Amino acid sequence: MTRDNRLFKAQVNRLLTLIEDQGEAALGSEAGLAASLEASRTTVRAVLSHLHDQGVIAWDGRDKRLLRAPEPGDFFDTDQTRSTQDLIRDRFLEWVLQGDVAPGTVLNETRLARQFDLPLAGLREFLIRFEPFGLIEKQPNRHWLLKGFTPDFAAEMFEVRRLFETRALTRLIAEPDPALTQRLTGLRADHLAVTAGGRRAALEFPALDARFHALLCDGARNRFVSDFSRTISIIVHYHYLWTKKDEADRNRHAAAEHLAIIDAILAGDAQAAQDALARHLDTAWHTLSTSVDWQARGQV
Amino acid sequence: MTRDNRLFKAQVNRLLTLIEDQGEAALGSEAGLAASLEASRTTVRAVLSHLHDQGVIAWDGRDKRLLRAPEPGDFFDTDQTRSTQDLIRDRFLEWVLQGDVAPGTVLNETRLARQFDLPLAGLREFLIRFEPFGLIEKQPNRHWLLKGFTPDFAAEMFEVRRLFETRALTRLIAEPDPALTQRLTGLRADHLAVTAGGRRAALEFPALDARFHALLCDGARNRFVSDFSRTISIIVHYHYLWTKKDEADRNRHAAAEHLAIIDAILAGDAQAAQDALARHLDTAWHTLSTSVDWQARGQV
DNA sequence: GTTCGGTTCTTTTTATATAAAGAACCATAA
DNA sequence: TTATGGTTCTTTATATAAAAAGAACCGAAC
Repeated sequence: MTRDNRLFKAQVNRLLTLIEDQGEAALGSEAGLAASLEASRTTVRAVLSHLHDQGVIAWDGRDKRLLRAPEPGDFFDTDQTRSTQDLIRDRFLEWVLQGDVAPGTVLNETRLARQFDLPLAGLREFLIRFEPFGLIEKQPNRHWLLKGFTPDFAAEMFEVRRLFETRALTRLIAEPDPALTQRLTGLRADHLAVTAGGRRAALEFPALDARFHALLCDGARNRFVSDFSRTISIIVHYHYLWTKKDEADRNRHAAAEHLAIIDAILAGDAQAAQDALARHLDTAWHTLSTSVDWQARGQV
Repeated sequence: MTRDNRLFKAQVNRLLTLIEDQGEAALGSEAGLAASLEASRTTVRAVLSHLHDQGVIAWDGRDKRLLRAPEPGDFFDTDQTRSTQDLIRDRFLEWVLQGDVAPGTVLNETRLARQFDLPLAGLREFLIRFEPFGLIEKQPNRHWLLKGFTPDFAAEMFEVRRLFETRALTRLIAEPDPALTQRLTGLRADHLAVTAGGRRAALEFPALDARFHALLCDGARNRFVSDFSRTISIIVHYHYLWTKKDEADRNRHAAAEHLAIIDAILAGDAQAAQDALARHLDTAWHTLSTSVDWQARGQV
């Protein structure tokens, strides 16, 4: 096979879920299904044909009927339905950020593709897209080089974060946006749940952290700021893999700092919000830099 | 042929130039040539072999002799020696930023590659690398979309520029770097030449402008800031293609503003430098935004 | 006359093959 | 013993082919 049908498999799963939820009502027109599944009619028809062959539905032109309820065996495995780019990003970042790979390592495209068992072309695409993040560098006609998550890199990344988030906060308060305020209210509730909850709740913090900073950056209403926030959230997300020490405590503390910022924003108090943000960024930087120092020592 | 030998051709030209400059002295050991030409020995040997076949040199093992002076016909055409990425960038940006292409246009990879007469794989690489600049967007499984240089895009880009350059200037003055100061002194002299010179000198300003802002951003000593400056300089550079109106006057004025900033930096006067920078960015934004408005009107 | 589905055509994604460029090995000359 | 060059092997860059996914056309059903 020259191209894998991940989208097809993903849509099979989505349609089966729709059927589980709504029964036969899920089987509308082909165009309608294409719209709700967010794929082309061609793919939808392939899905319908597949489910027909599997005996889940009867399909003859406009006539679509449900023959039996979907069974677990009808679904494709999650690994087969995620996009290649997603899979590559996950496997690559996990591989790099776990810290087994020393800075200066030469990356061989073919070998990496084999190692991750993912298409070479997709891997190249990922590497190219990932290069501006600064972790890797392409040597034309030669190879890719892993530059590593050095203390300098972390410091520079964080400096930009501080610049962007400070600016975003200013605008968020000066020119409030109803949609953002609503998102912020929802986020506030989720934060309260984490600070009030026990150890388990505190461990859900990383996702919340990413959402908080993304929202803050969106406040700048600037695509470059939002894009950067996505970059940094990837790095920070994988960074959480390293430092499990005092994790629950640290997360509860950070959640409290987030809440202080959120409350100040909702109250429209610019000064208090900026102060709270500055405090939070100091804490976050401290957490990150101590971990990076440890990381750098481990690698040298 | 499955891969073009641009590097080989480029090195043929480089070696011929070396021979023109230094005569037979240019023909050192293979390893030495590889070092000075910045390519592998394999490529150097291919070059030597080629020049041997062309009768320019005699080559037998360690024995290398110059037979005749290089002639214009020995050189390869410049278009054949530039890297594909360079060529693609130039042709694509020229095509897009000339303004013939309306925002919302669907970009077809194959057609573009044919249109530019450049490899498809290289074009894809360029598009992927160029996407974060915000001008184009990939619709997975579908196509690329040209989003266009809209007023919003320009405004957001400029906001980040202001943020970064202000920050860079602060650091440049607070923690002076001898290397940067030296570059700044050289730049000052070049600016003086432009402001003193006539129309012709003023037209050399774009390159100077790029150098000035790149130096300023380097002052932040932050790879993200420096990278962004490269992005913006590409956009601004091609932007100069549009607005020829009052060009010489405008350039002289901008050069004078640069000089005010440079002098304030060299004097270590942070406040004056920031004020001058703010003024210059206002001017630059005014120039850019009026041109973008014109551009947007022309496209709607 | 609008919606729907059968069909065909186009475009992206991926695998494979091949030439260019790089890297390393090793014998030989200085 | 070291620098140099002949040789071989590896890896990247590109072309080509084929399958998946998208887009469009058009007649039939409502």
